[in-house]
Amino acid sequence: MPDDVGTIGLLAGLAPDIAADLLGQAQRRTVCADEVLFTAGEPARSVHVLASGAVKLVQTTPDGAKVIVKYVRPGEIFGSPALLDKFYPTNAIAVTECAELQWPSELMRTFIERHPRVALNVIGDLEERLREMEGRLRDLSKEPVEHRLARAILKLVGTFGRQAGDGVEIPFPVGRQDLADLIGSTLPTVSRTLRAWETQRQIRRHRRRLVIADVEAVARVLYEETPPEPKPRRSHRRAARR
Amino acid sequence: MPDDVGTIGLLAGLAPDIAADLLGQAQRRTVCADEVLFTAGEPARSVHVLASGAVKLVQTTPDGAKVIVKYVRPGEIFGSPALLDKFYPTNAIAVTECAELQWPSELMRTFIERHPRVALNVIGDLEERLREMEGRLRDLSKEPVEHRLARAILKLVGTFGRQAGDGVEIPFPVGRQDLADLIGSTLPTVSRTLRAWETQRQIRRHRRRLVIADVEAVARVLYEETPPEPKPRRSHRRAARR
DNA sequence: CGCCGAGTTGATCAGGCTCAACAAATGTGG
DNA sequence: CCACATTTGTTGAGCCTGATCAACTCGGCG
Repeated sequence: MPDDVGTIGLLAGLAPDIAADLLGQAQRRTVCADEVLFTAGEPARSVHVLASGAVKLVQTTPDGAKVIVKYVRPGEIFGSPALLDKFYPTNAIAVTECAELQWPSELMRTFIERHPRVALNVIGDLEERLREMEGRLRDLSKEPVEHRLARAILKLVGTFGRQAGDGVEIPFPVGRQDLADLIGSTLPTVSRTLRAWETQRQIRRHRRRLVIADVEAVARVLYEETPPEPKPRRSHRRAARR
Repeated sequence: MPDDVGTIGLLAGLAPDIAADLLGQAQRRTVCADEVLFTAGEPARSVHVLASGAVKLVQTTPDGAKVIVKYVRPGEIFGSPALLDKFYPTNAIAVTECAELQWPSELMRTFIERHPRVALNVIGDLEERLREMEGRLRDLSKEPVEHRLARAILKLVGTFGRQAGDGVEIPFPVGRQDLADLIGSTLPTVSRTLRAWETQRQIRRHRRRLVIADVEAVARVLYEETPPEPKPRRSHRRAARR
């Protein structure tokens, strides 16, 4: 499988030879779907960059509830706690066959010593993730399931979507339970909502994968007040307060 | 007001003279309670460290809903998007009179160039915030309001609590609405819960401030199954699924 | 062909949000 | 120092979203 790294965030702004040097020191590893890259609580010994495929970062609470913290896309950094010799805070699970690059934390630190730009790149990545989390926090407290689901799907489309015949395909299996864990809901609820969209031909399923036939229609869910409903009952959007 | 910075995370691990150098280049600014340090969307021109007091980072959605992303404590870094010449993602509002240090982004970057350790410190800080957000995300999707509230209060106690006569005091005003914005709930709900605890003498209010009389009792909320309820109905905790 | 995990769907129910009116606390000006 | 204005908190009633429980179906796979 070829690496389909668009741009590796970690290498941004480095002189080509420097970037090559850093790349040269990476350990490359390929794993197959569902394999675990690292587990929560384990000491973080290296910084990772996904080269191809997709990885999900999952937190599991002691009582068994799961939260999908993030889907990692090629080029992204993950496992950065290694830089500080901390522990991985989440489990990383491959959702497709994928390839990753690893740098032992010690090595990465000395490299940063010489090329601080790399540190800035890490900071940029973390900053972006923080923004993302802030957004999800907001959604989770103020948005109804339907919107959160639409947003989650749109995000997947934007990040991993591949043009596929009529529609955009998410190129790895995403189950109802996965979506539920992603938006903080439950399988039955997600199933119902998705089913509705399926019958409206906005989405479809093709061999375990999610296909979004009409991306705009899904996006529209976020804006419409309650048009698909014939009965004129009031909107239930959480209200503002000033 | 004296700076009550325990340890400035940004300076961790630096030689004393280097740390002094960096400190020397900071701009110091004091603001009074409720003053705005920066606003969301504004270009981030400097990296901030809180020297004393407390600051809240608040996101406001277009429809007026608010989310308190974080309470910043003395010594913490905030406004780090400046390093990448981004925009501030949140509003920063002083909740007490406070003092902050600022470094123009350009200056901070060149300093990092010379002392990459500073970048690692920033990374550490971001990493910690990311952990915090992950935790809140989990709570928000799986925990009932009562637990989230208890956790939020315990966190405030741990971060800002001051011993005060009988109990621990949060040394700045925290309204019901603030707590609601912090845990993703609403004022009436928070009020009810807090009222219950107040009558059980676990917490109290003293001139706009929150006083936790019995911290352990609040912590116990997180573990008890439903003991205050005489009727033996089953627990309603969100269940696991494997 | 029958098993198994994943998805569907119905019924039920409650946590907590909404609305709304009232009470308390804080602040202001006289 | 008191009366009023304003903000903040309290409390009740009703109702809706979405969780829970549970039974059934479907699609692959051995």
